[in-house]
Amino acid sequence: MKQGTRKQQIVNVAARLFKERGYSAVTMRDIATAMGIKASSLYNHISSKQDILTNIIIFLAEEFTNGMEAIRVSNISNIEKLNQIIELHVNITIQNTFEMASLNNDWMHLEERLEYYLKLRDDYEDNFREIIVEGMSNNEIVNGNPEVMLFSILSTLRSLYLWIPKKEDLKPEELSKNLINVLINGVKA
Amino acid sequence: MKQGTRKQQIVNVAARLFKERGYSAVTMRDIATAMGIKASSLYNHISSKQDILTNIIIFLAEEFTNGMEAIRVSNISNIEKLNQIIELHVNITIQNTFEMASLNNDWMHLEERLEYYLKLRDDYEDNFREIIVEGMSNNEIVNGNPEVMLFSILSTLRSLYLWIPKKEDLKPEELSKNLINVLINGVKA
DNA sequence: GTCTATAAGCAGATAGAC
DNA sequence: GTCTATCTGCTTATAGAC
Repeated sequence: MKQGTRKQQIVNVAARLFKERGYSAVTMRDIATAMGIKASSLYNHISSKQDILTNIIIFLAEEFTNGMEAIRVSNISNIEKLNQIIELHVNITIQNTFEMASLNNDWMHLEERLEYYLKLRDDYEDNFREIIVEGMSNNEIVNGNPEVMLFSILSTLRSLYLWIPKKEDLKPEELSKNLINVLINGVKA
Repeated sequence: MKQGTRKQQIVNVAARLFKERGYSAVTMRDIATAMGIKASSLYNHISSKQDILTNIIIFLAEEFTNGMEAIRVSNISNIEKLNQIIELHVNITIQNTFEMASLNNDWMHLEERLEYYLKLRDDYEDNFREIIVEGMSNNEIVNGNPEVMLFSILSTLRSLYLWIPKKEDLKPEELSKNLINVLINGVKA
């Protein structure tokens, strides 16, 4: 699905516009104009505007699900699992900066696939929470409120798409390392 | 402006709908129906849909600006300033959960007031960054990348509106305390 | 693969009655 | 303060020609 097909070109262009203005504010004419064609021509490659959104969001949600599953079953410490989750978000976000905006802000406009998306998201958060709770009982992670930790780390990772385009000088490995430092170790001297 | 006037009622109802579906996907008819009146009746109290959005966003942006200014000029350590910024976000978000969604996701739909909003936001981030940099040179804050610290803390604080409604059992003071723990001290044991 | 033409409905907003 | 009626333009999507 991640080919250079005409459909994928349309999805890529749409994702860029969706990031700038949101799904609802972008029209089929906007997408067509950005591609240099007429709106009606889009329908030779996609079946509806909804079809575009579904492609963007479900692809990404499954990427995260697959990445989390690999981390979950691996035989490493829970702190190391947190590090790998951070790397997972950095890598996916760098490869899909525009698409991440739709995943974060336009998922509620999904129709047929809304429930499926919500299930993937819930499962992802459950797996994430489990790592934190296990790390806490292992004394790898400091005692505290696991919900606040989960929310705090995940909020930062989900917002990366807003920030990565502005810091193109920072290499992925460097960014992951810095994020791990801040999110895992805090900022206090 | 925060009175129980008809205009304020409209803005409040609109903010709730904007949080659920975003500014562009909510119609004047939606807002009117939620108030039990007809769309044309709204125009006796507001001049346009844009007028509603501007009211929501500029009010909040100025709340944050005023809060930051009070913290900036106060004679306390930089770590203590960070703590107070966290409390500022918790308090404003609890009082304006719906409105925070528009501030985060619909600011790009501002028209006349877009530049003004962007200036307030930039100044806010500059003040925040300055506290981190000063804290670092004072050895209150660990040496590291100040941009990553700023982005990481701010992302969490800006996402609070998504999370606070689900955790109504958690008191504001308790939430601030937990957030300070995680954001300032990290999660590692 | 793209076009023109067009359908059918919905958007924000105004005029004027009550 | 709310209503009905209405305007103008834009929305997603389809049919059929090239």
